[in-house]
Amino acid sequence: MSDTSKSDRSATDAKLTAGQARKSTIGDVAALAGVSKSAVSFVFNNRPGVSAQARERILGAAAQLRWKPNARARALSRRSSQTVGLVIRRAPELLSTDPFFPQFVAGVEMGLASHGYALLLQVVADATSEQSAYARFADEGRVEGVFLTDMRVDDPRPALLESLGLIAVGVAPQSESGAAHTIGANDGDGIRRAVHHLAALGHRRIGHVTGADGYVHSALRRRAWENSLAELGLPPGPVASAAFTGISGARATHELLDLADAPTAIIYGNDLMAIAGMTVATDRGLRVPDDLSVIGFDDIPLAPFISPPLTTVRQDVPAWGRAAAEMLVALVEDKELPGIDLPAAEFVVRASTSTPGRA
Amino acid sequence: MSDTSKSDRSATDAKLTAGQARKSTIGDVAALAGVSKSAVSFVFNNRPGVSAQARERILGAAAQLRWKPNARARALSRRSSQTVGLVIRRAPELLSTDPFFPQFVAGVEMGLASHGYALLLQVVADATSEQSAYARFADEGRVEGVFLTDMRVDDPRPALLESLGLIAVGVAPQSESGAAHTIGANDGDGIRRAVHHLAALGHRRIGHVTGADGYVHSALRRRAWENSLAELGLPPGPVASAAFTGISGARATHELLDLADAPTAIIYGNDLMAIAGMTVATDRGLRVPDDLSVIGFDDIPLAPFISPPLTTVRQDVPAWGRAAAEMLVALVEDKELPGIDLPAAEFVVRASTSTPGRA
DNA sequence: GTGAAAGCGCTAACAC
DNA sequence: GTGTTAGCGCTTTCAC
Repeated sequence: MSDTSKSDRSATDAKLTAGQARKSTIGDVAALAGVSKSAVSFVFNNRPGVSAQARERILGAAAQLRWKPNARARALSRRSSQTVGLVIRRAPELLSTDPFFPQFVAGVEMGLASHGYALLLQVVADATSEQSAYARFADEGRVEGVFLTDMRVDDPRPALLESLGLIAVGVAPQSESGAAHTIGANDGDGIRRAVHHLAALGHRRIGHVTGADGYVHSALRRRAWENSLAELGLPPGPVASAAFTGISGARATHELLDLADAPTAIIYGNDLMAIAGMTVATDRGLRVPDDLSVIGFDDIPLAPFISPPLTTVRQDVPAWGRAAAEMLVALVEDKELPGIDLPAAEFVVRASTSTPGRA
Repeated sequence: MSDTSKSDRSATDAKLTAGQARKSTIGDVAALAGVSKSAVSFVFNNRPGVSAQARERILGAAAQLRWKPNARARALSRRSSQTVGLVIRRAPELLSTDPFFPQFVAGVEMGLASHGYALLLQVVADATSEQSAYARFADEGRVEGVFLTDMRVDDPRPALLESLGLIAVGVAPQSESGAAHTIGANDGDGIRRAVHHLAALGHRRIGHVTGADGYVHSALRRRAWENSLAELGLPPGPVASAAFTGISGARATHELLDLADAPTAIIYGNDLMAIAGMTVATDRGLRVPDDLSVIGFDDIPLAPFISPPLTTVRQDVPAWGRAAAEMLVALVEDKELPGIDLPAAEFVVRASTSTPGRA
């Protein structure tokens, strides 16, 4: 079928397309509607300058030929691909663990959909591939802007993107990111409420199991825990560092419970660690919550269905995704930034917390 | 800055780019290297017909100008965007639940990376948006092919994609999908091993909690459970239908345990339901595994860290993603299909199963 | 209001 | 081998 001679290829003859031989183009639509290509273009770009009846005919012709503007040609001509990128660096073992990523992506899509933007995704394993992924996105002109998630302390990416000339929206607690534009509610709020909740129940030794080192949100959650204790006049609690994984959470829990002055409550950097921690405590003969209160972070779908149901902090991650998308599109199109109003973290009290030593 | 007159824009003068005023193009590289554009093009497309020294100079010039072929222009000219699409339809509440999606995407990226393809993602909520997402992908020429996941019984999508002229690779158990090309190991194997494991332990009343209706993998898991019982000469066990969610798993568990002849073991359609089921059993005063053995499906990261650790079936989902990507690229480029060899499901025995009535 | 024509940056024939 | 040239399908001035 590729042997078709070139000569008849150039004819922009609407009748040709009846044969379904090739995809119809703007020229076919114009011919069928009896107008020029620019008229068709104007109609499909919501531009004035086309009479109502011409418009009708054009729309009719396009529908008849099942024609939509070709994204590739459009991208070249407009010098914009109407696409934004998301590069996810994640250790393989954390990939299916993390409730953040799918929710964020779903939110992003909601924000993008109304603007006709598409999302180009790239998953990488290490920092080097991450950098080159951004570089490729930029140099090849595949995307107009990118999201920056999993912000790290002293993250090198804002500078990299700056130098690549890529527009970026960071997802991180307010102005902790180094990125020019950032969205994200403060994780600390939720932790603060968790500490207050425990204190109100009568706990005085409240420990913390941190998330993976180097991430802005790990650091922030830890700081919020520390500050909240201080603000309540409670002694600094014991801390054990972990990495958002089940195994690290279990190990950290042992560490805290081995202490001479073991905490009566532990706040974990995420739900996965909290649940692993509950299992550890139970295995050590402690009852949860009677002997040990446990609080997680994320409110994963499983949290209400374990035993005991997990007290935790919930954030509206899809809303973040949506907001980030709206912001990125606004930046890319050089429009006014939308007012962003993110819902605060919710603190969800379930059965894994109670007054200490209730037995 | 848009007032720059056109005339000087057309000059393909390499010196111009020194000013960083605009991104360099193939013309700039050609000029700097003292060759023609086609020579540059040939080099960057690994084509013969360029002398070694010209090649050197071209590569040098490109590096100096920090130039890479523009993906937009390339896509138009080649009539291929080097992009494939993935449309995910997922009820919001199942979004962060599902271990499949992130792992699959990670695998896809591995398969795509070596071919220089990118992944365009779209998350939709319902069937209508799903259809139009595919239609947009096709009509706008954004992607060369798509993946078909979450295959449903009598799935209308293969026919839709056929009519759209989009190449597709389905992810589903062998030849259950209706799609021309399919990858995916048989979920049934894992279930079969689960049933045999329970039978060997001495269970005779083995129940099943199904996944959401209408999905090929839900149906297949159920059928494998039925067939395995029959092949072992065991009586057909009780079944309760659920929907992969915690709440539905809990309800289904109650349903089965309320039976006069309640099962001594239950195989669940996924881990989330299995864990919710264990909690239900425990709350009803049963001990797991002594009074009730429980088997899940997926081996989520949490599975080893709950109490008791969950016996379950693990599949190598990233490997599926990778294989699907290799296959799709081969189809798109009209090359020979790669030989695909997917690892079989692994059956992971932990502490949630034991001999019945061990007490 | 409408149409002609010149790009967008690259690829790929086809001469030289 | 190397360079010239004609597109790819759309957008966008600029005359009419």
